[in-house]
Amino acid sequence: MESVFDILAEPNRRAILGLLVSSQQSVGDIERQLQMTQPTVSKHLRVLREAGFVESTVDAQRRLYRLKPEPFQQVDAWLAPFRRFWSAHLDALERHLDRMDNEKDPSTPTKGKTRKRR
Amino acid sequence: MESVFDILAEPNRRAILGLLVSSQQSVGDIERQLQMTQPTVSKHLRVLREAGFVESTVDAQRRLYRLKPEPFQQVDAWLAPFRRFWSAHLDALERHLDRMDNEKDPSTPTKGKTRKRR
DNA sequence: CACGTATATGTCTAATAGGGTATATAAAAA
DNA sequence: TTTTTATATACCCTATTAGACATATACGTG
Repeated sequence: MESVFDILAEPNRRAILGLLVSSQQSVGDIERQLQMTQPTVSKHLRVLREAGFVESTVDAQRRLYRLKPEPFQQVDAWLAPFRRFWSAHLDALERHLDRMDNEKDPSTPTKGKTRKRR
Repeated sequence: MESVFDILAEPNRRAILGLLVSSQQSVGDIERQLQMTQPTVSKHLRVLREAGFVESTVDAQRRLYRLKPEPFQQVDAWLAPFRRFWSAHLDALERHLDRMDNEKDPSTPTKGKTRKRR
């Protein structure tokens, strides 16, 4: 259970994170919404907490869990080099689509950038 | 081994992907650079191929492996909602830093946006 | 054809993780 | 103080997975 990816590999954990993105939740809240047993929720929360994905505060008997940003940023950082790679692919796709457009209407010059970029 | 995250959970597989981001590589190339046994490399490549992370072409006895973009885009898409969340946190951090600046020089009005956005 | 090279696959094993049930802890409510 | 509510943890069991080693397959070369 080293990397952030190990943590995210577990579907229930991803589900929990998905819940927490809207607002903080107690263990019981999560338990009900995801239909998991309470010990299972607690265990996953423990893993998430130790990996820095979530933190908790005490509210009487409840613990309120909320997201922490760092590990997500790690994933994003890991993705960066590949993002460069795949946007190259998207550009190729665009050029391909442009070419198809031009084949339908050959009068249009192939000056590029006819499609809008994101 | 359902989701893209299961695939990425394995460190050797991430290493392989890291190699392939620069250019395509044969199994032997990967084996040498990562110091893994050949069967191990082949098995991980199989997993990666079946998950759509890589594809291969035949070059005599060699197989050349290269990246495919789709699964990376999936990860990026999964990250999107959380990205909104963590950029909110970055904004909060910025506000905090601005406030610290202002405490050093209280004459500066707290009109915000004194730091440049990315 | 025999041999070397490159890759894939099969088998076995050890390690690990996740779920279930029971139980411990702690705080609120009666 | 007893009981109830909320959460954490311990223990056991099972399934999955990665790696090592052996072997199969396929192509090229002498």
